[in-house]
Amino acid sequence: MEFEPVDQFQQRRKKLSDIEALGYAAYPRKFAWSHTARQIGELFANRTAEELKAEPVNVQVAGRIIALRPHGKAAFAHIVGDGARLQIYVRLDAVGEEAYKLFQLLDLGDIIGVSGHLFRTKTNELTVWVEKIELLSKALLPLPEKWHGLADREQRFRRRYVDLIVNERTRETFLRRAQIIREIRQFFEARGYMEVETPMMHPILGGATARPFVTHHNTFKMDLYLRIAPELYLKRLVVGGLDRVFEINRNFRNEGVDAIHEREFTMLEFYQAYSDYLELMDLTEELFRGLAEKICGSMRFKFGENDIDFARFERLTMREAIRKYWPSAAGTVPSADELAAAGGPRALAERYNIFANSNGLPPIAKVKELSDGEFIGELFETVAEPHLVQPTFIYDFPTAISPLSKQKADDPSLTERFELFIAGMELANGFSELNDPFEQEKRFREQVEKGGLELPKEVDTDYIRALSHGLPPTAGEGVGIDRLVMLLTDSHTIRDVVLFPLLRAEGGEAEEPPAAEKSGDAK
RNA sequence: AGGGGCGUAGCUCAGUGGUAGAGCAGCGGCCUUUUAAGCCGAAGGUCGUGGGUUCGAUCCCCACCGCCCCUACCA
Repeated sequence: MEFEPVDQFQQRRKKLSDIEALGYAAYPRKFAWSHTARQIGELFANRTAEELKAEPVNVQVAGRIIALRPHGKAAFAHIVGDGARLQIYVRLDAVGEEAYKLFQLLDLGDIIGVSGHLFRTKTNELTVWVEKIELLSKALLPLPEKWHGLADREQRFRRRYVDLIVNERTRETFLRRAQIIREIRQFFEARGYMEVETPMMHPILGGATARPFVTHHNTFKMDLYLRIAPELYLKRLVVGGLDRVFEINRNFRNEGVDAIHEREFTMLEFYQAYSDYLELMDLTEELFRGLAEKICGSMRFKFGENDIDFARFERLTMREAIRKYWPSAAGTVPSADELAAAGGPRALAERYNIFANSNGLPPIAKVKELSDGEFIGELFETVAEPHLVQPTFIYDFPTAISPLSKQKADDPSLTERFELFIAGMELANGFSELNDPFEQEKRFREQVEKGGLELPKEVDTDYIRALSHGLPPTAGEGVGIDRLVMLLTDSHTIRDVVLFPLLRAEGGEAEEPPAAEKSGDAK
């Protein structure tokens, strides 16, 4: 098989056979290296030219050629290993005629191994004086342009391997992603949490409100959903006495795609027995501050135009947030009583819609028939959410949109639930878990009755059975890892923090699914 | 899904109703401390795909494919 550009592909293949004709293996099996390119740069950064002369340092190092400056009978090149550039200097009189012939058959992109000693050039750059050189793997395809790299977003996603070779920023982003996940594991393990893995294929939809992907098991002749949330399984584990559990894994939601939604996304979920949502907010602040310090080196960091500051996490009830961000042009700020009164939220939504219509803004809930609690949620999303740039916990969510959360002791229309917003994105969602099996069954039945593509079609009776064995008072939370990585790497689309984001098949065509309603406290 | 934008050499990009250009990469030559190496020379294109208008389309029009942005939906 050959790939574009075919002329260069063929030229390089010819060079590879010429190299074999010189007696070198085309694809040798290993290379005994003494240092990575990065290690050389770090270990000998302060070694002077004189010191290197007086006390020679021999190295064996491998890497990909990313720059080549031949000068006839000598040449400079840069190789990259472990993400670091290292200059090498190859001279005919140092490597001998055979090896120099090999060198002249090398191209940008080839992976080579060299051995020699370190020296400093006229410009004082730490450089390997090559004594031996070998080809480790031939690049049959050329790299993108050395100055601009690979800029086309589509190509960067489809051919992430090339993006990673030529765009340092890409490499850095995914290194940070790995570091973030590592830190999260340490954070929870240090606090006595156990990491678990629960099913990705679910016979019954649950734990969130979203349209699922459906798959099929042949032997059991059984349709299965790719999970939309691990929540119900994790709480079963707390019933089973695993008092502190966490899972970092993928969820799948069959919905649209935009800058902050990827169809297959990574979520941290954690649960702790004998705790409530207030403790979770404190714990979340601790987690996020620690991550910012470790990843960005500071509790303040840049996200686009904004300076995000983790020094303070604001806390507002959902009703307070609506009042705080109510647009002055939409009439007097609603009172706490208005927001709490039966029919109040609907009246406010109508009032807002008059304002929205006369200002060309999208109205709230044009066609949907909503409850007061749902109207509160809509009002919040419309009026307040876009303003939440600095970290803000919004808490005390309406029960109507929180089917898995425990009600407040003094007001059953509200639940002990919060979401954390930063840079206009929802980053986390946590609550005191509903552990009353009768109340839970009632809410499940209401969901099933309500119907809709995003809601469960049947009650998860085994989950109710699990609750009937006794779930301790428990607090649980989900954190969107992709969005967290976006935040801490100053990335503005989720596809920049997912190695292989979902793209349409080249030349393919998709069919159209129907639309759906929403509601729920999906973590 | 709706609205807007984009698609030209391997890469980054110019460009025009008379079938196309630069830089880098590649090819040939010169060059033993360069670093976006340099100098000389030659080459490289179904201008996303398919229709239409036109004497003639890469350019204008329509459809389709893909990507990006905005809006609507899950986090």
